[in-house]
Amino acid sequence: MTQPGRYHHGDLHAALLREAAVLLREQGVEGLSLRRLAERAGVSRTAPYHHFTDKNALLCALAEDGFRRLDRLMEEADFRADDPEPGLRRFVRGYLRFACDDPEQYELMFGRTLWKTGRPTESLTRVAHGCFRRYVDKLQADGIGAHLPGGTDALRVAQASWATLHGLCRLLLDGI
Amino acid sequence: MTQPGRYHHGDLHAALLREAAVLLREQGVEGLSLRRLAERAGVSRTAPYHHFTDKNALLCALAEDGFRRLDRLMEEADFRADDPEPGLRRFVRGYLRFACDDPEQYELMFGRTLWKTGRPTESLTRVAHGCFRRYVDKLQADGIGAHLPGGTDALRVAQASWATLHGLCRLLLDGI
DNA sequence: GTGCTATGTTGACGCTGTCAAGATAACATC
DNA sequence: GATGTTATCTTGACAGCGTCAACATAGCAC
Repeated sequence: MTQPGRYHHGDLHAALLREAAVLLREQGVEGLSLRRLAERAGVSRTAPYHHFTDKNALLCALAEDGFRRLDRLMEEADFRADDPEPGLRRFVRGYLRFACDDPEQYELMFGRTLWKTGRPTESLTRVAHGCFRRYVDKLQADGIGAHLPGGTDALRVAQASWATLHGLCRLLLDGI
Repeated sequence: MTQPGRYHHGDLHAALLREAAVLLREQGVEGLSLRRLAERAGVSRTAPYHHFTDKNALLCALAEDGFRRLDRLMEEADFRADDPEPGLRRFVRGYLRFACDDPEQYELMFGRTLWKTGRPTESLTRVAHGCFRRYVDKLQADGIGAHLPGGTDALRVAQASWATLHGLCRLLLDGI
């Protein structure tokens, strides 16, 4: 891809994302600078701006990748109506593994940086919401409701359970 | 305090913390720079370094204040053995109010910035751990255990309940 | 008064994100 | 193949940041 003499990189977009993921994992958001990224890709400081409008945009893309992976994890989970517990167990374990495997990405996905301070890309919000929706649907379709007190809304169950899981992850990851 | 003609500020330490709290609330950690802080206090860029070794140290002090306030909130809570529910309700509501009142401070207190990327001050860790310990003690002393299945450890209850509360806050505050 | 210490100052360095203007390659069209 | 358009990459520049070093001033103890 990156032949040394070439003026055009070949696939800088992908290379940037790849390198960014590595840098994010190793050093966190703080250590992730566009300049360093460009340098690692063997390209000048401002080249990334032809592929991402902004640093914020790049971070959004990174988070988006994370949500896609999480979505795949969601897809694999199945909470069977007859006996949801093993499926749930697997899912929770998978979620925790996902979060602990790359804490910095998890932080990026759910942290304040993107959702409040920066502005999330439309694409990112779409993927993230889709991910949550899939979770809710999953719970509903697989008939979790049958195992809970009558009238319990699937949405509520999803919110509460995700919040718990999320809180656990945060406390764990942030080391408190 | 800050007379215009004076070479010495008078109480820069406190002034910095005060101004920092304002800036944090309004703009988040991203918008909080030592230089701007100094400027607002009517003092040169490097003056703050005589009161805080580091930007990290200042942030730690800020978070510490937060934990002290939270600790006071903890102190006021009482989960009476005979009927813990209203006390718990009040506490949860208080906690949520605390978090929502100043999301950026909450983020700082529990976020990754200080506990992982940066290094927490010894003083900060002491206060934070004290805060959590008080919560555990409170639960135990007020005999929450009596209302739960036998053999349930107060520590576990504290961990789980705090995680849930925390997760809820994060999802709420980060707007997901 | 003398000297020590706390506090505040200017200057400088390297890092950052980002814009503007110009250079080069790729590709489509004639 | 020549031409023009577009995508990509370049250098130069700017303001902002955290932080260090060196120096200036004030306050306080003796």
